[in-house]
Order: sequence, then C-alpha cells, then structure tokens
Amino acid sequence: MLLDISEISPYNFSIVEPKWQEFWYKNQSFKSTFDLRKPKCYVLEMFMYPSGKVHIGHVRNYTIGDIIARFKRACGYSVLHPVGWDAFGLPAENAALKNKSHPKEWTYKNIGIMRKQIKSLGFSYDWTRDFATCDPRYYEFQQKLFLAMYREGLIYRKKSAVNWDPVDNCVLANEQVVDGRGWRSGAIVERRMLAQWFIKITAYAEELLSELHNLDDWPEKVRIMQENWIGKSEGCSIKFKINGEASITVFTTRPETIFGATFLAVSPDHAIVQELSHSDEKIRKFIDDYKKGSVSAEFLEKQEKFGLDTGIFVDHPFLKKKLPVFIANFVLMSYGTGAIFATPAHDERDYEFAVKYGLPILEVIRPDEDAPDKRLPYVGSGGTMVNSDFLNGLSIPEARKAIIDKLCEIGVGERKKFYKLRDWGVSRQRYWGCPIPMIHCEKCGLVPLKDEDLPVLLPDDVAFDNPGNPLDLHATWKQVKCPQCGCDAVRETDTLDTFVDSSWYFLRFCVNDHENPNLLSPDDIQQWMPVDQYIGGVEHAILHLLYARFFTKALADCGFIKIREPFKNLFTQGMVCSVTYQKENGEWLSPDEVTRNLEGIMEETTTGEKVIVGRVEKMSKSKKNVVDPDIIIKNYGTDALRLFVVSDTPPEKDFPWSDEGLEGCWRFINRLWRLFVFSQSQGVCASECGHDLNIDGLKDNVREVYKAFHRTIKNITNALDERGMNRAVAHIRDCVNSLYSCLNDIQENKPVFSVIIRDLIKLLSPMVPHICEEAWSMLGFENLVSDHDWPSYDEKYLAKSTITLPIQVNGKLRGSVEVAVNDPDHVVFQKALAIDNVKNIIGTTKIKKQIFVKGKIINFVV
RNA sequence: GCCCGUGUGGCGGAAUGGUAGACGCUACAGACUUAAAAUCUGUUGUUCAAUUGAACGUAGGGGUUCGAGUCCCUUCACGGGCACCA
Repeated sequence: MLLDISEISPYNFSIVEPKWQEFWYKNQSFKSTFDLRKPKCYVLEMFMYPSGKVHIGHVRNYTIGDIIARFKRACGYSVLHPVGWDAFGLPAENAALKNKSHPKEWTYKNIGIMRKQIKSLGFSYDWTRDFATCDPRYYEFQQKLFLAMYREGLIYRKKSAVNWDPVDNCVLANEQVVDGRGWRSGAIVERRMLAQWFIKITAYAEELLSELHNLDDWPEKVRIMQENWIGKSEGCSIKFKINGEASITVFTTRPETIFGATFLAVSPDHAIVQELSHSDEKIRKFIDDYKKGSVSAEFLEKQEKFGLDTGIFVDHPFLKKKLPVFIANFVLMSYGTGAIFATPAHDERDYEFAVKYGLPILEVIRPDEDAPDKRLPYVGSGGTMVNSDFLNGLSIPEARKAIIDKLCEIGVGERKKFYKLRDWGVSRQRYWGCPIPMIHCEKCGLVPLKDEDLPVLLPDDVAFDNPGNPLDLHATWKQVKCPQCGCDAVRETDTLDTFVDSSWYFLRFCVNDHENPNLLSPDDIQQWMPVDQYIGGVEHAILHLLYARFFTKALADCGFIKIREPFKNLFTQGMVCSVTYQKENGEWLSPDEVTRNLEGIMEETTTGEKVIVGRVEKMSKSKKNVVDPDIIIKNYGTDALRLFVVSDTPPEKDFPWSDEGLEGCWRFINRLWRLFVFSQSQGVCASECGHDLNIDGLKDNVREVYKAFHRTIKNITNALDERGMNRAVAHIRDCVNSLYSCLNDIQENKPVFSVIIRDLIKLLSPMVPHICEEAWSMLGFENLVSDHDWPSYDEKYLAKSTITLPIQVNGKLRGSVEVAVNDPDHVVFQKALAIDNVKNIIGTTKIKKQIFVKGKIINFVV
C-alpha cells in the first residue's frame, strides 16, 4: 500500500523539539571532555548580557556558533562549546532604581528566563560550565588577577580628565554625554581631573599591533580598525630651549618642516601652562574657559580653535630666531608630549591657527609641477625642500632622514614612536560591578589586599535612592583595617568596568569548575586555548576584542597562562534588520499595526492613516520592528527559525527579516518530514544500509541521484568549512528537490536511498538538529545523530562521464554539446562545429584560433 | 577630511577568469479539491521574434584577455570605522 505523500500530517515540532532538548540536557550530550586522540576545537559565541529577553540577533549569533560546533563535533573534533553570562553592569542598577528591586535579584532572574529561552533553541552547549560574571566565584578570581597585574606594574592610579556629571555625582563615559549634557540628569557635563584606576594597555601597544599581522583568520576589517585605533606614528621628539635653560619637548612626524616652524603650541594641560597660571591671570581665565568644555569627542569636534600667547619664546635649533609659544586648545595633552611646533604652510590646523592670530606662514616645500593642488597649506607627500638651509633641494623622505640624523647628532632630537591608544580607565563609581581589591590608608597610601583576604564581596544591603555610588554611601562596608599598619583605612569604592569581566571569561570556560577548583588551571587552559572560532558582532571590533587580546598577554606575563593571543579565528556576523513603518507624524508602528489596503498602500489598521514604509533597519524596540523569538518558536518551531537565520543571507552580512522567508523555511522542514515519513513507508531504514551498493546496476536516474548526492556532501562540507551556511542550505534544498523527483524509485532501491537518507540527516543535523534526531530514531538508527561522524564522499562519484560543453564563437555563447569526458579533441570539435548556430555564424570565415579548455568550454575565434 | 567595505532580476542572494542569475522569497499557471488552504508540478532578468532564436544585461566609463560579475585604472552611489593624533 503506497502512502500518499500529500496525506502525511505536518511535523509536530511542539512535541518533538522539547523532547530532544530535554534528552540532550539530561544526558549532558554535549559535555566537553578533552580527548588527546582528537584535534580540539573551541567554539565560542560572545556571551550574553542578561537583559531579560533573547532577541533575534542572539538567535543568529548562537545559531551560527552552534552549526560550527555541531559540524566540528561530527568531523571528529573534541569540541568545547560553553555558555555563560556577562552579568555585571549599569542596566541592573537602573532597573533596581525603577522597580525597587535589587540588581542581584534582577540579574539572576533574567539569567533564569534567558537560560530557558536559550535551551528552547536547542544549542549544543556544555551546560556544566555555565556561570555568570557576578558569581562571587568568578569575580573573586578577577580580583586575584587584578592584584597580580598590580604587582606586575600594569595597574596604576592617576588623575585624568573625565566627563563629570555634577548632578548625579559620577563620571560618565563619552558615549553617555549627549550634546554636552549628561544623558540622565541633563546637566552640563564638566571636564574634571579625577583620580582613576588605569590598566596599562599601552605597555602592549607594539605587541597588540604587530601580532595583528599573524591573525590571518580575522576579518581584515577588524584588523584595520584595531590598527587605526592603536594608531602608531613614527617621528621624532625635538627639544626647544627657553632662554638656554628650561625647554619644551615636542613630538613631530614631519621634522623636515622645521625650517617652516613659526611658533610652538602647547596643550592647556601642559605642565608649563599650569606653572604659568599661578602668576598670570589671563592664562588662569583661559584654562577655566577651556575646562568648561567636555572631553567628549563630539563636543570637541564643534569647537573652534582658540589660543593664547604665553609671552614665552623658544630658540629655533638651527636658526638664530625666536619662536613664540602659544597655548592652543587643539593640542592634546594625551598624545605625544602635549606640545608641537607649528608649520602653518604645511599643516591644516597650524594654518588655521596662524591665520586667526596673524602669525607668519613660511613655505618650505615646493610642490611638484603636476601636483593637483599647490595652494597653502600644502600637505602633499611630493615636492622639494626650499628655504630650509641644508635640506634645500631634497625630497621629503630624504629631508626627513637628514634632519633626524642631524637632530640626533646635535643632541636635541630623538627618534620616537607614539600611539593613539590610551591606557584603559577601569574605575566606575557604580555598585553592580567587581569591587577593586585596594585599600586607601592615610599612612601607607595605596595598599593592595593580600590574596588570602579575598574575596571582597559586594554587600547586599545597599540603597539606590541617593545619587552617587551606593558602595561609597554604605555605612560600614568600606571601613577596614590597613593590611600593612593595622590602622583604620577605607576600601576603594569604585568597581571595575564590565569590560574587565569579559576580558578573560573565555579562559574560565576552559576549566570545569565542578571538576577543577583552580579557575585558571594551566593544563585545562593549555588544552583548549586558543578559541578556534569566536563569533560575535562587529560592534566589539575594537573595545572588547582589544581588551581581551591585551588581557591574554598580560596574564601570560603574570605567569597564569602560556598563550598570548586568545582568538585564532574571528567571525563577525551581521545585524538582523527589518522593515520599519512610520506614520506621517513620525510615530513608529509595528508590522502587526499596519495592513495593505485594496490599492496596495500600507495604512494603520485601526485608523486607516497612511503609513510610510521605511528603510530596512536594525531591529530595535524604539522603531517597533523587533521580532520575538519566543513567538516564532511557538508558531514555527526552533528548527524553522534556526534554518531561516542562516539561509539566504551570508552570515557576515546584515540579515533582512521577512515573515515570508520564515514561512519558506517552515515549508522546507515539513517537506523534509514528508520525505522521511514517505521513505520509511517505502522501506528505508537503518538495516538497509549495510548492503554493498552496486552503482553500475542501478537505473540511470537513481545512479545519477546517488552520484549527485556525493557532490552534495562535498558542496555542503566545503560550504560549512568556509562558514557559508547560506550556500550549505541551498545545496541541501537542491538535493531534497532531486530526491523528490525520484520518490517513485525508492521502494525498488531501498539500500541506496537508505544510505542517502541516513547521510542527508547527518548533513542537516547541524542546522536543524531536532527533526534530524527524530528522523534518525524513527528510521531505526542507533544513538544520536549528533554523535555520528560526518558523511564522506567518494571522489570517483564526483566525476561525470558526460558533460554539457558550452560552445562560444568570439567569446559569445552560441550553443552547447553533450560530450563524453574521454572523447578525443577532434571528435569534440567536430560535434561543436556541427551545431547549426555555430555553422551559421562561422560560415565560410576562417577560424583564426580555437580554444578548448577541457571540461569547461570551447571558443572559436574567427 | 582620512581609512575600509559594498554595488548582480521585483527581493535575499549563487557563480576556482569559462553557459550570469544556483537556492529561496514574491508573482503567475496547471494538477488534486464541491471549494479554499495545504501539497505536488511548471513558468518567472529585460526587449523583440513568439516554436528553434536574436539583441541587451552584474552602478557608469575605459583597459587587460580568445573569454571579465570576477583582474587593472577611473567616476558615481550607499554602508561602516576613525576624526583637532602633531
């Protein structure tokens, strides 16, 4: 009795999916054990902030990771695929303020909710390694790392310019300053010098930069971004004498322009300015005005250049000439030496400043004749030195070398490198973060805690109703005895930037807490590190990825670990986007608030008001174009969702959400299901797989399907190796389509189809694991498909015996011929020339040249 | 301003320098059905011819090549990063 494929009932994902999720979880199916006999593969997705809800972006990120993890596992790797929570941070405190809850409670509750959501997505995680950064076990160890880095001289405290919110009494990150005002209080942000904790990332600037070139498996884009961020420039420092005694040292990358220097400019934060301000009212006022400006980049951008003559003069090192020294707001204390010599003729900023204050402009580079723009300021790289004493007539590179040599020789200059990279300010005047294990003692100064006195636990009894840091306001928490002298002292009340928490979590995952109490057990780390595949959003290209690289190097130098680069292969996935709808008054509408009317125009369902269909933009709550994964899973199942987020669009590109596309994946899941059920009814099962296959005896179409299947295995394997999930899905669909075209032949060819179906399930399992496990057990296969090897293909089936050879005349396609692969050339040409179309076009013209690329193409040139 | 990336049907996208548009979505048609949905099977770059075919076609212009979406030069558009960095 034949089963009618159209009568197979739909795939019941709502029973099947939870069943397998439960099974995997209970049996710890994806627990990682290191196996020396296998190559290892550490697959990691950037861990999640427990905001309370998993969004589609997470789903895409983790699905990509899960596909890689499952694929690698099947390919015989011993895989580590962990999951955890980046749990400290400001939103928990904001929520606490709003809901009168405790950040801890809020955070762990959210983790609970999200853990459940993540489980419903069927990811192959090793749940035994799950942890949150706010677990005392985790942050205690972080304090230990902090102390080690402090001992190593990598951590210091220094006054630094910060954005200060005078209403909230706290420091704001640059991102939290909007139009010069605090984002929450609305108060005008001040620029303040404040004592802050810093980690000396600049000590690693050179290594962070040079090692980038070895990160071959990182996106070029990210490497360039980091390179620019580190921003190395090479040049030299030059000492300018004041009255033959004191001096000002400047840094320049254009020392060859020194004969065009007409003044010096120093930062308002420069030591010499501080000194002068004591005795000079005008300078004091200038500094006050300057300080009113924020340090935020956005604010600085709008600012005009302004300056003040100090009245001081310095000697030009080569000319009997004095240069005036100006204070200028565009000179940054944080870069170089905080002082420059200005050559207005060849620098845009110097030029603008010189024009404004009527300072001389002296040309020292004559542009080449063919230079596109010879106007001053001339900043081109070509030209000849003029008005420059012994440099006259030299090219710029020649002059640069000559002048540096000379400066070094006479002892006023030195070759120098400078970096844009700044030290990492990690102090946060917040409660919900890792406490800094330091003590302020009046007698002893800064005293680090001893390792054995750790952890410094966060107190639970804190209040959030006052502005400022709850730790600082706590009645007793900060009172402590100095570990050195035993006197009364106070704890540091700043907590660590949460980027610190995420700078070493990947190391922590290597160690199974339950099995090894040493959280950075060197053996475990040596086994698993580096992360073989790291996956996350490109928005972390600089901060997180740079901090994590730095931390790894620093911890290596502190003796904790041996590796120096954490992430071997980095993959940055695109954002999930969706169309936006907006009313004419600008109000955003969600997709279920709009309908297409009879004329095909979008309108608001309730009011009939006209709706503007906006751009496809990143999903965000404010634009109301978000999609809730829970609802999708409820209606279509996890497999359909997982399949959808990786089909059609390459994972590195932005993904345009579409309900129709999702429907398509749902249809495909059912199409698979019907294939499996129908095949089973035709006798396809595990026990049919044992037979030796005699390919030659098969009917032509079945043999072709079998051979094509080997190509499918190859194509999918290659696609997944290159992380082209969209291509893998396309090949799978193509393959399923061709299986559908020979459904009638299944019963007669049970062994062949059993093998095909078995391997098809394996090929599908990284993407849609639930339906695969179900089909696997339904067809009588043993264990889990997740435990089985990846199918292999046989090269001998890849070769085609006949091919369709395209025939071109003068590079234009004019037809094609079926030829056997082993046809001799003259036979192939004969066939090609016999095509009517080809004959007509060539006619009696002489063939000048014939190109035959075997197996590819023939081209006649006439 | 500087640096990087991208540009292919109505849409998402395929294509080691070798038949451009695989696969999917949308749309249309046929089969099944009393009917609809679902399913199965087709068609779907544009313009002519209307069967077989022809011309055009991978942002625009130029070049290399027997042959270019792919390599080189150039212009434009969009996206991203950095931005007083001396």
